Amino acid sequence: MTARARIRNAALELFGAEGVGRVSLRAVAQRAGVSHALVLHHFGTKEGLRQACDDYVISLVRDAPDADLGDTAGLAAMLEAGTAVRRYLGRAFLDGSPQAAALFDELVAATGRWLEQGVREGWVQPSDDPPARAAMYVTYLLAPLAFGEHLARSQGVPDVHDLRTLLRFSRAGIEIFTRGVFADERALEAWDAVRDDRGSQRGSR
Amino acid sequence: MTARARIRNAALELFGAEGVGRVSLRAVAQRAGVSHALVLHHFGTKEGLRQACDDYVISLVRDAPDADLGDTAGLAAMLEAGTAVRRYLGRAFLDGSPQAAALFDELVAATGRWLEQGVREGWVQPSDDPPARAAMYVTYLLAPLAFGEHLARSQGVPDVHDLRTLLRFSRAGIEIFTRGVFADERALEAWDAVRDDRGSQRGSR
DNA sequence: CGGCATACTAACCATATGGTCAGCAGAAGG
DNA sequence: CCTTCTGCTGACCATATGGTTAGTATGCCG
Repeated sequence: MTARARIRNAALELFGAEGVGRVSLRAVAQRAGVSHALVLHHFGTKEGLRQACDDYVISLVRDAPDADLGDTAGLAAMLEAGTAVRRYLGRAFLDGSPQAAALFDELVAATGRWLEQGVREGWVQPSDDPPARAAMYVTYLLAPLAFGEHLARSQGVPDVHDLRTLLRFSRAGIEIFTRGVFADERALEAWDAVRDDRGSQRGSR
Repeated sequence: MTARARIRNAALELFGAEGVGRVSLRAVAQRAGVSHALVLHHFGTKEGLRQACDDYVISLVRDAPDADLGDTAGLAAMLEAGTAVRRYLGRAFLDGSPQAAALFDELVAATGRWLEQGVREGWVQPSDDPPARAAMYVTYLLAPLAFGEHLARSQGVPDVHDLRTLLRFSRAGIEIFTRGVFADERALEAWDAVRDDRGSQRGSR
């Protein structure tokens, strides 16, 4: 592997694990087995390195192979990526990097089309607010990026990356999306009551 | 407001917005209008300040008033909190601070009980894997903490904190939890097929 | 009043950091 | 063989950072 790529990967891991601010160029260099000057030589500046990481990670998702699952293949790729990439992605979304924002918007658009098609073909429930639903749906699918660690730990599973755990949680998610959580409409009705009540505080849950 | 509290709040805002690593004690001190030495005087060390922020923010959620909505009132409090607190919480979960982990586990436990009760009383769908579902449900509810910014922007809403936006998305979420997304069981069946197929890769979506 | 703790600051220190620079090894090509 | 270009390094620099210390103002209790 080229030194440049080694540096990028090292940065990816460290940035994902600790956050960009807490990782020094020297630490990256050491992990990559090069001098810290070489990092600058290749990426110009720390921000440049960060950008390169963003670009790389996001290209992984965007150029995901096999679109046979519809336009949401990128989402699948995202959730299958390695721990480092997942954590990095979570941070990228939280930090609001422009690339991450663009990716999110793309995902929402693609998912919106996909859901729309599903509605037409009858295998997706219609929605009272399709754009908002598409965005929420994407957010839900992305949520494990940010909370994966807690998900695993809360079930007493040591390794976040254990395949069985991943499968188990994805199954639970699909169950929610297929059968819903609530058995009647009372939550929706309660929400509408809140809204009609001059949209005071609590509209959540 | 006491200087100590001012410092804590300043730290909360800056840490939430930029990440702990990227914020210097001097920046915190300046925002609080004190010398940087006072920050150390009160909190001992930067890590101490971070801890104090964690404790404070999490106490906000844990000691949420009105448990009239059941044990999940803390979740509501979380989602209603100010931008700074929300962002800080998102980062706290991503960074895996012990406090955040404990809070997550509490939320999962409380939600699990709440769902269980709902199942008994008939207003919550039964699940094939209640613990996993509870964890996933909590994760979904928490997701806007990490992705709120993108949610808003993807809908062209400038201000993340606009009440109408918040209500709109929460409504979309409730809709998903009430009616589901999929109209038939094919997604679940597809998942089971993947699992039986020796649980190869893709079990998501 | 005197003594004492508490809140606070200015000045200082060692260190680590991002970034620069001059130069070296070695392959490419004439 | 000589040149040149690229990947790469060690040494260096200015700065900012977390942390310490000595000292000041202030309010409280006897």
